[in-house]
Amino acid sequence: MSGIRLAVSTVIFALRPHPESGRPVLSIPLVRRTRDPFQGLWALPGGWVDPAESLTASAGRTLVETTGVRPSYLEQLYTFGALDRSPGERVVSVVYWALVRPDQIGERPAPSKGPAFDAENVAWFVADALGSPGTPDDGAPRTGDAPRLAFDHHAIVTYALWRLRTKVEYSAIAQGFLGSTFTLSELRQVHEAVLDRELDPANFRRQVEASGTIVATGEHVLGGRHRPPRLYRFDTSAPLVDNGPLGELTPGEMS
Amino acid sequence: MSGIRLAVSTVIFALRPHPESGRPVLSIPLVRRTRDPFQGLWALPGGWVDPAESLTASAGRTLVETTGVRPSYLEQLYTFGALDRSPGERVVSVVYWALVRPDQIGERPAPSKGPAFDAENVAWFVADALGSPGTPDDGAPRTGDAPRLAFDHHAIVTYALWRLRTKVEYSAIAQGFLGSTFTLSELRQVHEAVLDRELDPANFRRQVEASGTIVATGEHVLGGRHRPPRLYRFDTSAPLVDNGPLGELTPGEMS
DNA sequence: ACAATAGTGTCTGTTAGACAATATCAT
DNA sequence: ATGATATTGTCTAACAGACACTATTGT
Repeated sequence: MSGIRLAVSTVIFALRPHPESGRPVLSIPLVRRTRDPFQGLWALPGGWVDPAESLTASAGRTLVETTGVRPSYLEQLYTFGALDRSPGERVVSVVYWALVRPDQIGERPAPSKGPAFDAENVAWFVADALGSPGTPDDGAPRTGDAPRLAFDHHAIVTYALWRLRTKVEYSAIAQGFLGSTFTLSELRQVHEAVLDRELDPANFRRQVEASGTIVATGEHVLGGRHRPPRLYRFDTSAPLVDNGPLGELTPGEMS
Repeated sequence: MSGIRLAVSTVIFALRPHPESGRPVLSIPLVRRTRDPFQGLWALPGGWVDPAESLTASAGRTLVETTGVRPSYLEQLYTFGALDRSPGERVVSVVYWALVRPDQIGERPAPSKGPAFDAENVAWFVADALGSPGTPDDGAPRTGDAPRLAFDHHAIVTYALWRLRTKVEYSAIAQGFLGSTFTLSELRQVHEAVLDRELDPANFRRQVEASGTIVATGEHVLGGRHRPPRLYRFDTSAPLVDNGPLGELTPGEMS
């Protein structure tokens, strides 16, 4: 009809142990393409938009189908529609970005339950290594793998990373990486991993407390060989993120 | 093919004299629909995406064709794809927002030159009056007209307004409303009109000067019955707006 | 006691905002 | 001189960042 195919893709972020240092690092799951164009290369999870589905629902569905993860946050990123982004056909991609907690990553689920995704063709990569096209001979040391990506997905990952890092500094988006309760140390480590720099514990505490987004539960975490930290939870009456008049944008999987 | 039609629409902002007070106010041109759905209602300028055109080019083209204005700035806003936004068919709209200077508004051009748009069916409205669905009997005073809009265009205008107001506070986006040179008073009046509140001239000056986005030309404006103000221009070496890795997004009409 | 992390206090430099004071034009 | 706007100066409160200090646990 229109000569244009409409697709959705999602940049999924999780904090996972770095393959070398072991410290938490922003990571992205990619899917290996099993057909042309770009057969064999790694690409963002996605698929075609079902005419009977909203864009957000399409993103949430394709994301689960291909990678098995259940996001705790899903937001539209940008729509890419350059003429030459897919060889031979005109594809416009509405791209989303998502956050997942470690417990929402379906690690090779039992074949019996859940949607069967091809675990062989899904792999996690260090986000910062994907930001620019793979130039294996540029002399710079590569931590983690930095494959060449299909389509314009390098640029998309770079933009999603920028958006996440910008947003973590002025919103409570970090809770997309955390469970229902957490210590300030855990919250700070999330920020440190996202921003890739260390933060002063004292100043971080004051900032977060002044923001009013968290509430002390009154409980403490015992067992550490140090003073027991307080437990906090996010203030559910405050909005997670200020997306303006669009409000919260959840795939129905928020928890 | 896909069962989905892909459209572009644009929220165009200009500063025009308020119909009552005469002071500059954020205004938006709308186009009266000449066919169903929503025949007779006012709607954002737009059209179908040409498979041979990029999204930005489609937005720029349809915008000129329907309203006759030439934007000085054009940026993607959001993509709207709810199932029920167009009765009877599935339409996904990639929405842009644009800024135009007064001299870029083609006021009923001579029939001989320029693309012939239907001037009878284009009208300018006060932006803030369009933000919420028209409720003519809610008792609140309405300045300017506040028509009921087609589709979900009320929500789109509200979101575009939020984006513009957010962005004017941390970027040099205001130059989209100004010519190549300007006084600090003119620049401040642009900010005041966009934000709809008065700003302290002294503090405004310091903020703008500290931002490094403007440069004094060395010239002054004579003729006023007061101290002659300096002329400034924007520093073209500095980026207009920080759109992250996406960079500048111009329709080719920037000047 | 000691190591380790949690949490508090204090200082400094920067910035936003209110507002006073001075400068320079046209009339 | 007067009115009008431009431009500079000053003061205060709020805030971010650096860093010293105290608190509380397990060993």
